[in-house]
Amino acid sequence: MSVVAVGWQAWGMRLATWNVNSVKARLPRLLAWLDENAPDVVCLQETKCRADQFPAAEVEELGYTAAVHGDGRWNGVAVLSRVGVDDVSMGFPGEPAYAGEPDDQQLTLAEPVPQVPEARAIGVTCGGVRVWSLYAPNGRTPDSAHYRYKLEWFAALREALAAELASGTPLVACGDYNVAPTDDDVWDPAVFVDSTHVTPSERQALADLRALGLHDVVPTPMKGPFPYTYWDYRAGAFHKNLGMRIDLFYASADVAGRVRSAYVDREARKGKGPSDHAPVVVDID
DNA sequence: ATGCCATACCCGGTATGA
Repeated sequence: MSVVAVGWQAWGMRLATWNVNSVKARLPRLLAWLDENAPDVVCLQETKCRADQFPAAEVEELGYTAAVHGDGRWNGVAVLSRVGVDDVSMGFPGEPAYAGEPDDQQLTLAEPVPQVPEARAIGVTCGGVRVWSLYAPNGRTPDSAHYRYKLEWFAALREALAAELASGTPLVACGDYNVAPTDDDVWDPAVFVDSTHVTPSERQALADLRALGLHDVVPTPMKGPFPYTYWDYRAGAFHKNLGMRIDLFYASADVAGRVRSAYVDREARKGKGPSDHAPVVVDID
């Protein structure tokens, strides 16, 4: 029996997105999570390794083919799939490269200026669904060159996804967007005054993506009223549920209309050696 | 309880994160 050939429309799919904060440091937990949750497709962010350092053989033993985009110690994205890996795109057309500017106080000589886009996006067709794993720039501070780069990156992403959606293919664009869509998506809006992740321009960038016909598949929180996906390692933030919803699952209308369930797997944030993000799991009929 | 920074790079200190 081949699930690969039949695809999602007949069998349904379990998809997930997870910022693992280093795939090498997280490998034991990642493998255990794959084994326990049996997703068909997993989007990973912050893999923090070159493609040749990615533990492809280890995930292969669990039945997954890895499509990997990595350039070193920062960033890095991947898609794991057991329902096919086709048409892999490393980055997207028009994706900007970050370059610090002379007036950027945070640019130092120790920080090389990359001439090529960072490893923040990979697109893969899995069982008939176009899947993007995304890691948006942080932005650092609203007055920095990095913030302007963040907004440029979102604008270019919008154009690239618009072109793909025009073909009519089922599409999901999920990952760490580094933007909290509403004030309900941060534990205390007062803490984020004059900070990135909540500014009107960042939220408008998300609205511009939704205007393409992408739907925000909001997961069910497994505890508490808010579906946070990230909690800082420091100060017992997870224990006190001081979190943010910044890992988003955007889906075209045909996919969003077939969502059976979506939830934050906060179990994966517990215990020894977790990522600071929890996976978002989405089941599609 | 879920528990109070972590990661890579390079080997003690820095850059980054949200």
